[in-house]
Amino acid sequence: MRIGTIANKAGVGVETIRFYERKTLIAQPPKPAGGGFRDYPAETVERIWFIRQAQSLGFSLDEIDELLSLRADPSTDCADVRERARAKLGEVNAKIARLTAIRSAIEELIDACPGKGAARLCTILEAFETKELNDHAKELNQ
Amino acid sequence: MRIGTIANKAGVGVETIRFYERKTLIAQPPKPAGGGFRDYPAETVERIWFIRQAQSLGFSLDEIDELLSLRADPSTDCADVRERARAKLGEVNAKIARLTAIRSAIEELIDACPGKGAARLCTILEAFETKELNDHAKELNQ
DNA sequence: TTTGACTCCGTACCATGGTACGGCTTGTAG
DNA sequence: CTACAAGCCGTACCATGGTACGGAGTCAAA
Repeated sequence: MRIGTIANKAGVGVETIRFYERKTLIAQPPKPAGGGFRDYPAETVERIWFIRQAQSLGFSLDEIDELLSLRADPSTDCADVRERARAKLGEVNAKIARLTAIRSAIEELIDACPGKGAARLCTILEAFETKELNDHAKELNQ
Repeated sequence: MRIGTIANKAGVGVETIRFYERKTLIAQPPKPAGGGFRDYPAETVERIWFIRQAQSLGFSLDEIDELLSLRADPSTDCADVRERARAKLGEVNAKIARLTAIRSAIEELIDACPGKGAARLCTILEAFETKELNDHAKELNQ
C-alpha cells in the first residue's frame, strides 16, 4: 500500500506518518530498486492506531516507542523484556486507578445533580477529594 | 499560604501556577489591600493535583478546565451540568476500556516471555490485535 | 537596617507533536 | 502522451504546556 492509503485508513495525515518515521516509531519501507513509491505493509495501520490510542491515554511518543519495542522473541533476552513489561504494566494499572477515581467523582457529581428539584452543592473536586479520602480510609483498614 | 508554599506542596514550580492562572485553571487571589503577597487557599494544592493527574491521563488543559467547571450548584442549570458530566463520563469510560485492552496485551506479552525456556514470538502489537479481535468477537456474540 | 529569600510581572525561550509548503519525481486515466 | 494526482524530501511554521530570566518590590531574621 502507498503512504496515502495507509494515512487514510489510519485516519491521520501523510505528514504525520513521515513524522513518526523520523521518530522511528514506524519503519520506513525501502524505495523499490527500480525507483517508484514506497510500499507499506497493512500492519502499519494497526501500528498507527495503537500509537494514537496510547497518546490519548497520556503516553508520550518516547513512551510509546518503549511500549512498541517490547517483544518476546526467542533470540532476545526475555528476562529483560519481562521486566520492562512489568514496569509498563504498573504504569498502566496506576492510570486505570486514577481514571477510576475520576469516574467515581463524575458519577457522584451526576448523582448530586438531579433531573428535578434542588441540587446539592457539589464540585468535581469535592467529589474527587471525598473519593480519595475514602480510598485512603480503605487502605488504612486493610 | 504564599505561592511558593503551594508550589512546593503540589510538587510544581511557581511558574507553572502562574501559567495555570493565566489559563484561568486556577483563580488568582487578590493582592492584599495594603500591598504585600497574595494569599492562596489550601485547596489550590488539591486543584493542582487534580490537574496533573488528569493531564497524565491524556486530558488537555482545556478539557481539564471543562472537568473542573462541572459543578452541581442549586443556582445553576443542573440539567446542563448533568449532561456535560455524562459526556465526560463516556470519555473516561472509553479511556478505561482502551487502557484495559493495553493491559491485557502487556499481560499476554509477559506470559509469552517465560522466566526460563524458550519464549514464543510475541509483540505487544500482536497481543493487542488479538485482544481487539477477541473483543470484537465478543461484541458480535452479544 | 541590611541582607537574603521570596513575590510579582512581563517577556523570552524551550520541547513535544505535529502541519504546511515548495520543488521535484512518479504513476495512471483520459 | 500528456495532465493531474500522489509521492518524496527538506525546511519552515504552528499550538500546547510549560520554563527561564530580569528588574522591581516585600518580608523577616540577624
